[in-house]
Amino acid sequence: MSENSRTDEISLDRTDKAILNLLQRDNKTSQRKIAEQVNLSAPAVQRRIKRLEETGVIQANVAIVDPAKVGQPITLFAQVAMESERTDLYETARRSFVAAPEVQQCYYVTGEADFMLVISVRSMSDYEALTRRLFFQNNNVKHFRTFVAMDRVKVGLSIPLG
Amino acid sequence: MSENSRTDEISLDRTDKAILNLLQRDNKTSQRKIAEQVNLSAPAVQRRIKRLEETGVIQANVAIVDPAKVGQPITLFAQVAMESERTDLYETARRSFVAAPEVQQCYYVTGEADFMLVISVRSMSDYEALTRRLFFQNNNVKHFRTFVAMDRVKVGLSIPLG
DNA sequence: ATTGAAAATATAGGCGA
DNA sequence: TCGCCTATATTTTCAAT
Repeated sequence: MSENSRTDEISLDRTDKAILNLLQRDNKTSQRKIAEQVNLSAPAVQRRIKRLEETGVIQANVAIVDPAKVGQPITLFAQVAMESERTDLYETARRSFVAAPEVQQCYYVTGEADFMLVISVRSMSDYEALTRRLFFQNNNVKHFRTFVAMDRVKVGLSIPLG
Repeated sequence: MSENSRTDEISLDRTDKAILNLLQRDNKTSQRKIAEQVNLSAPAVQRRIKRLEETGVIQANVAIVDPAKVGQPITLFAQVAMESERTDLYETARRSFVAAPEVQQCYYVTGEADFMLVISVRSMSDYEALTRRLFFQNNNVKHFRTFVAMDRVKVGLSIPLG
């Protein structure tokens, strides 16, 4: 396999980490300003960012949308337990979760649950409709438990690098 | 209060939604290319993006870092139940969760738990240390339950806009 | 591997329709 | 509101150290 297989750790020096911390806050920061903050020239910063993107350390550059501002004020968690861990049944469920646009995040977990989902919807009736599609319609779902988020206290995907 | 108070919904037409869907995938897409895709001029696209940022529809522009590539391969959930819902005790806990850099996401939820946390760490022993700081050291934490993510099936903060 | 300058892109703002 | 045009800023490339 190549030298940067999908899961291998990339070594980062102090400067790389400083750059990543800045970009995780605001990736529109100009290379010139980043250069000032990390005591480097702009092209040097540019090369480092390019490397971070090519090696997959930076997975994506995205705009974060406020769900409440676009009419999707309800965030909730669904904890899903499956009947059987058979691979084909697991795959079917997994694919249905990935395909649902309301599902922002889906993790396969150990413990009392098998999947943990983070979901964003316009209304509780939309959520009910979604549970019918994803859970009740799948025989392999043993049970699920819902937690409604009353406050999105802290939301992000930042990885602290020190 | 002003015309764009913090939680009010902003009306978006079809074009705004198309732009947001593009930017949620890749906010480095140039205004020129966006303009082609939505059949508008680049300056028109620019004005719309500016409005979306000023009204807070676009909350932030960030780089997404792959946790495994930077040596933090472990993602987990902590479901936390509190003893008392007293405001001051809630605030203390809430602040400690927000302050912890390992805590990527923190939601205050209804149901059997009070808080749901998404956490990213280097190792299980780092997680153990974190639980001591956040949970065992806080008398108001009744109990907590951990779910280790074996697979980050789908991870993002995108809001589907149709 | 860094610098500094030049070329190519991209963004921001003014103006008339 | 848009599209066009122009000015500014930023990113990218390249020669030289």
